[in-house]
Amino acid sequence: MPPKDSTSATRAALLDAARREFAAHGIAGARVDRIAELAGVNKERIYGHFGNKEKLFDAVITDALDDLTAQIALPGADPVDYVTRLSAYYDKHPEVVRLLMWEALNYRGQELLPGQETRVERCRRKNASLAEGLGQEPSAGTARTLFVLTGLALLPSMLPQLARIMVGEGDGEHEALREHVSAFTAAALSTAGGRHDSGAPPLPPS
Amino acid sequence: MPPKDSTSATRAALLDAARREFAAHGIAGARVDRIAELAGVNKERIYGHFGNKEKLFDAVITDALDDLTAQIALPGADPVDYVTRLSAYYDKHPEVVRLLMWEALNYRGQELLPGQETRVERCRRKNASLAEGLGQEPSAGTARTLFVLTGLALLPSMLPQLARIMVGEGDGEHEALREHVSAFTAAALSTAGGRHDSGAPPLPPS
DNA sequence: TTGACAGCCAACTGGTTGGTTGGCTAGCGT
DNA sequence: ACGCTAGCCAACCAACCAGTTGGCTGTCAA
Repeated sequence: MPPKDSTSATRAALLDAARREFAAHGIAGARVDRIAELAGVNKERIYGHFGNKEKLFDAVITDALDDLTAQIALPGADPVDYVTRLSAYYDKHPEVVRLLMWEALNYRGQELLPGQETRVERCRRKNASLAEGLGQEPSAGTARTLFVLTGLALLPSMLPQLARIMVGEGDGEHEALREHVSAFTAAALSTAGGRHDSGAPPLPPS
Repeated sequence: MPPKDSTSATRAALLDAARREFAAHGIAGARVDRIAELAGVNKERIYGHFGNKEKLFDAVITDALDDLTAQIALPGADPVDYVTRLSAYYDKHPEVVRLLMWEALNYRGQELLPGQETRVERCRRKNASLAEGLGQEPSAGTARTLFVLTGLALLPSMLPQLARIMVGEGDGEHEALREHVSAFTAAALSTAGGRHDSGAPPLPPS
């Protein structure tokens, strides 16, 4: 057989090419032939290594999420900084955001897929970390806050066109928007000691 | 020719079927044959009425956004209520959210497409309304706030799986999440008179 | 009455696509 | 030295799919 690291190199090349292709065109739009060509290997290798198109996509997602988890520390004591860091990561890796969107659109209404336990566990850990940072016990309320924080960090990279339409596209505008998101988060968390589970807090002057 | 309203009925049936199909599978994943069958008309009618698959998608989006604009009043004096209303609309029309996501993934990096002026104008109006509600002049800052508000309203419907993973899926949980988003918004806007353009406001207790 | 045309459809087309097959090659154990 | 096998590839295949064609029908204007 070829040198052992050759096969893992093939696999890595395929994963990399697949990441680009899937990020650009989604699962249905991605072309297996293009992925193989971009990776510089034969199409059949995809089936040898991953089974089929969809499993390749799963491998790409898992890969991307592992990297993200390794790079971004838990919310910890400073949730606002967490949003800032997350947001910066997404800004630097727009393909990851696109992959997550394609995936979100793909699996709908399904129950928790096997293999999602890793994600659930990660979220549990983040929730625990966030709760500790807020000086509370982990609860549905802190989990909801975690969801909002995660979503806020995603927004600018998820909806770049909407951002362009709404706030224009001068240079530095994207950065300014991300800062605005962080400031918005800070403002929300600084009210009522970070608790806002129900009951509408005071409204702004009308 | 057949009765005049028959052709418009055909067109409407196609638009409706296309909305479902596109929402479910996206542009690349949608099947023209399926749309025609679901609408109960011949496939060729799609080309007669709309030109091609992509133009049909554009028509679907335009249709959906017109409806949304007609149903949701401007932010006006109560931005938090605006988020609540928007969020409720998206909750009631999940296909619209999915259509917007497919569209966001489809057109990337492009300049403002012709025909987008309508959207720009609508955003301008919303921004003016929001600024008035906040007692400010319309500015990049208010536009950024508008972006965040719009995004916050979208989040629960955009990322239902993430919500499930993070906060579970008990009944009423989705509603609770939307309320949390509204409360979060209220908390943010009640700080510093709704202004948070730059410079981080005080952080929550660590 | 008639002819022209818009709306509609069944059947067709040819390029594309995910996935397979059979054979070749190079490294490993013996 | 040598056969066995994992990794790889060129060529192939059948299903699929967006878009087209040619003909039929009912309506309206003249």
